Amino acid sequence: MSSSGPGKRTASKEARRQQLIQATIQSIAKYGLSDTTVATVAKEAKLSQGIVNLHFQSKQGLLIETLKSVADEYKEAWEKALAGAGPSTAEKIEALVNVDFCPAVCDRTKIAVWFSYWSETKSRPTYRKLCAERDRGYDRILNELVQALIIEGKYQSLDADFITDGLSAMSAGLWLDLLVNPRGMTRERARLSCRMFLCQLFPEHFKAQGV
Amino acid sequence: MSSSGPGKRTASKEARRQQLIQATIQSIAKYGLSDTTVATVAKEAKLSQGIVNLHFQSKQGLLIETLKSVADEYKEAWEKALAGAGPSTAEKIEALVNVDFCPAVCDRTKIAVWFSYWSETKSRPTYRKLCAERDRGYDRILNELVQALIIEGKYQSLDADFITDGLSAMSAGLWLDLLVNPRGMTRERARLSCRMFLCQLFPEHFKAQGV
DNA sequence: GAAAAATGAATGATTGTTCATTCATTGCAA
DNA sequence: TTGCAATGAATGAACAATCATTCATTTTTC
Repeated sequence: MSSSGPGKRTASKEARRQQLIQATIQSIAKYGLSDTTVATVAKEAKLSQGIVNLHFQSKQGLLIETLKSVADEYKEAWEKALAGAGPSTAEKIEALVNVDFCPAVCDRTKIAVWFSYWSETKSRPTYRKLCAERDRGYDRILNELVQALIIEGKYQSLDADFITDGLSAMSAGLWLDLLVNPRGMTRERARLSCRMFLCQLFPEHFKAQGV
Repeated sequence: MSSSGPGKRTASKEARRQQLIQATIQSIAKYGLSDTTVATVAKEAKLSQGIVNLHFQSKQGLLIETLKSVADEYKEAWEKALAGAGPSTAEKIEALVNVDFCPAVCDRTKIAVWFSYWSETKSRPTYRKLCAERDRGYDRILNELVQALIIEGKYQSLDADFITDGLSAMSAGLWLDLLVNPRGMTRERARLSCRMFLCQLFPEHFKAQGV
């Protein structure tokens, strides 16, 4: 057996990096980004202090890789969902929206990470760039699908841009609700709020209480 | 002339506190919450280091008072807007939604502050409490108004809770867009996204492109 | 045994807090 | 009004604590 497995003393380089990134996510969720130190990360990973600088050059490097990791995971999730969705435009839109509320993506720990980085985009252009990349592809595809559905369904009075902005904003806002007020909001309630929006917009293509 | 004015060496206690809170808001917007130190706040306020501990017992005390200040300002804004709104239920709803996109409230500096604190609610119960109080009143009133409009307008198929959740989530999400992607989103576009939502929900009460 | 990985104590820089001192203002006395 | 304490706001250097980073040493793998 080669060098791998988290139990082993010496894991592969990539496995250690992943372990540290996961520990960083946990630390940010537990203590907040302000109070996340290399010590809290190392403790979370049950490793020594120096290891952060060994695998990433600096703490900042680790933080950036952590954001990349969460963003990549999100991108993979919606690309996969889109590929697995039914052939109709409406089904694709629904699949895309549902990803935001599936357990793998819509996890309070990860949401805490998203908002931590979003809150610092104004002062850290690197974060802004990485976060913007996340939305670029998603928003473009969602916009195209909405536009297509407007034409297909002859919903002439609708504006695709406003709908796209409103829909992805609603997703983000519901995430915030799940983060700040977890007792008052659930993934399923959040998903249904978005669905209701779609029902109102496209009554011919989205029926209440559908899957 | 008594003791006041920010230029004076000795300002009133309350004026100094307010000056430091404003400096904190600026610092959070400029450097992020992680990189906001008592030094950056003092520099922003053009005062000495020690003054933070003089007027607030600690840095943490200043941060809490800053959140309170922004939250109070927000509350006053929507209470005032509601009081000044027309008598109809629809007008009140619109007034409430418009507050979120008026220049005084929907300012990128203040939005950065909101998201900084939101991102740490999971680790700091005090922030969570203060942020929850912000929403308590607003959401309750919005929910009551939506419920009333559903009855008034005989929109029997609509669910007031989902609509309230979705609408305030959309506002928060559009704020995020304004923060992360200021070139791609404007206050006016954001406001119109929310309005379009209302037009779809309550076509008899909200017409496209209304004030 | 050599190379690589991991450790954890040491280091230096940063940051929050304290405190002796400075300075502007106010009230009082002449 | 003028001069003089008394008050307390503000300062900024000093201090103590925290934190990111380094590195000599140990441990593991091949």
